[in-house]
Amino acid sequence: MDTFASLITEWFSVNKRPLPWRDVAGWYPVFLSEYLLQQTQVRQAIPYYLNIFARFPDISTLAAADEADIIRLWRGLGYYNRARNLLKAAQIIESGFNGQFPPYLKEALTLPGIGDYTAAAILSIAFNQPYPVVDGNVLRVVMRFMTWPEDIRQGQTKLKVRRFLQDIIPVEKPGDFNEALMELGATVCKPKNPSCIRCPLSGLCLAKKQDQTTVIPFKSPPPPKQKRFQLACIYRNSKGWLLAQRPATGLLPAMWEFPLRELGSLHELEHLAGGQRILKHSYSHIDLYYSYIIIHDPSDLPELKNYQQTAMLGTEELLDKAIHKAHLKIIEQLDLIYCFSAAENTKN
DNA sequence: AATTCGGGGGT
DNA sequence: ACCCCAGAATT
Repeated sequence: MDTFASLITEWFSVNKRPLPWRDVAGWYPVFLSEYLLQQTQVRQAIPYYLNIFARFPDISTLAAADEADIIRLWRGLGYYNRARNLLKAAQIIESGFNGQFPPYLKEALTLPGIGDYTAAAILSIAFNQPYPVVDGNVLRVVMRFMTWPEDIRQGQTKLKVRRFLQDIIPVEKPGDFNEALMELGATVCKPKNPSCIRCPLSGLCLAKKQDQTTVIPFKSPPPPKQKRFQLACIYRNSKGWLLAQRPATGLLPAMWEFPLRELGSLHELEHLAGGQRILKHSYSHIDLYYSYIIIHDPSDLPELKNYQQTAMLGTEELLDKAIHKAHLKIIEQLDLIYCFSAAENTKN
């Protein structure tokens, strides 16, 4: 009979995208991919997955990795604590769980970087256990299907969706059910302009029937973004470029950058930048406006005390460091650009 | 419950 | 510009 579960799993069996971590043996590909996929679209995660999997093809090699190597492979993807937690979890699995992922929800949730979603994803996909996943895609599909008006920013709403799915997730193929729901949300039941014509649920979907797909799911507006203004100070001598490593906690933990001077306003930034172009970089909660100047005396830099360490780096060493995106944009504008584009392999 | 964690892509 | 993304950890 045509139930919610049978409709989407049958749809999935036909429309399943081939992905590098799909239909391969063992839990390790699922484990690795789920860290990469947190708040990250499939298309963006794929090249990172291929690079990391090629370098660390199993849990043992990953557990033995240097953190700096993981971070470098992660460079440009964002949310860098995912990479540190991935390594920590791999070490715990290797040493505390005999190299096997713990096939129980309670134990899985103790691993760093694994929360409700990731635990359910790994246990259902790789271990065939009936835990429903509730990510942004699933939330959207179910809220529309039921025409539920609740705010999806509220934690209660996620709980309500999980309870709904817990009762209908098939015990035979819980992983396919979960993947089907997410894939439907990503490719058909999109946030804007959903392709209801291609949707296996369109006959039963209440938001479709009531023409509510533009207003459901409802999401309350986020808090306004903070604006910040920064000037990067670039110093170069015969030994190389002056770079600094950020603190291990907070924004962009332990990432490298040109020493930064924090400013108070866009006006001040435009004044000090001296005609140099103003760049913009947006984070989840910050809009950053910044530029850079060339300095000739590094003793003018009291802000160096804000960093873990500093180093004079030749061009090759510079490109080997985990430099975050805002300053990669600066490097593109310097005469490093030729060497940089040759070494940068993560974009396309 | 709210805030803090990136960066790319769609509209 | 604004929104979203196979969310987790911290406060």
